[in-house]
Amino acid sequence: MPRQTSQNAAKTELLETPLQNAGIIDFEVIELLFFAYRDFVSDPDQILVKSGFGRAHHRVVHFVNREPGMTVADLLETLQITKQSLARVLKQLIDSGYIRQVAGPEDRRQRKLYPTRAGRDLALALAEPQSRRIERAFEGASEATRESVKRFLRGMQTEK
Amino acid sequence: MPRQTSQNAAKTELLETPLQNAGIIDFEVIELLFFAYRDFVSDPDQILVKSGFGRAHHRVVHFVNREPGMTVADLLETLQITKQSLARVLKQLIDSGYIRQVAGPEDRRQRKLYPTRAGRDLALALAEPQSRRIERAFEGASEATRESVKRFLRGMQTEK
DNA sequence: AAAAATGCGTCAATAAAGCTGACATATTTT
DNA sequence: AAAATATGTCAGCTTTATTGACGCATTTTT
Repeated sequence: MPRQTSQNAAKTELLETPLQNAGIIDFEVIELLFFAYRDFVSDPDQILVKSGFGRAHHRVVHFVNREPGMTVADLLETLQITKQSLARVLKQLIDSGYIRQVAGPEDRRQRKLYPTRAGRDLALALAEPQSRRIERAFEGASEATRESVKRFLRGMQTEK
Repeated sequence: MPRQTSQNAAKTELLETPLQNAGIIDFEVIELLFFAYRDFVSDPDQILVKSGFGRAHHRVVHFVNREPGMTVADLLETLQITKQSLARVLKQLIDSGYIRQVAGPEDRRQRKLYPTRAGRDLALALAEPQSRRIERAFEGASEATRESVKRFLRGMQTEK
């Protein structure tokens, strides 16, 4: 039984029973996602501290490598952050020689973003431990199972 | 062909080809995890701003509800953050009446954490949109498929 | 009993990464 | 010519994390 203070209001009652899956609420998968993602991003973090960069830099380097020539606006849309947030990170990556900007060939207001060779190497180095982790998690899984997992992850996204 | 400056060093060469899955590197799943998690945490964020809380509060409320009676040390271990980081967030939740502390019955140095009724209600309200999202992502999936996804997510965790 | 270790709280300083709002510049569209 | 767009930047603020140091109560070890 919960211990109670003298003014035993219902709102301050102590609850001792663990909150478990009930009705639509799926606490198990909620936690699995939390732990999976927590450990997933911890891999590149260790590489990044050596370069003096953080997670924000990682995301920028990743997407610019995945889609060279993307504009600043594209990147903002993908990352769902503000222009001012991106600015600092992007500037550091450009100054360090990992990313370069080229004025858009049609619309010269645009700044198209490209990785340098160093930028590509960094993206690959960061992806490696994450891919190893994914491969380990898929160990022994059939192609159908892999597709199911991908379908689930796609379904988790907000469709726009 | 990439445009080049006059001092054409290999390191600053512009790369125009998209970086795709190669060898062990699985960029597709890396991105799926990024987008899935980004949207997954965006749901509770909207509820939290109303209470003046953030993601850190969410995590604490969640785990204390899942395992009432856990100690501060347990929580630090679960969240993998420092004591000082937790302190502020925990204090706010206690002051707001969502969580209460009880001295450990055996070891009185310990502070065992319990949710109040209000704390439980908050945890449920935050879990609801996330569960809806999970349910939607699983739509039409067999029990076996659901288990496969959970196995994958478990495999993503660092084993300790 | 004294000393050491443990669990927790707190003070202070710092950093990363985001935010809002305002404004400037170059360029394109109307 | 005027308006809209793409980008950059200044200034200030917030949240969430960090490290290091220290204090207090309690338990364990010597």
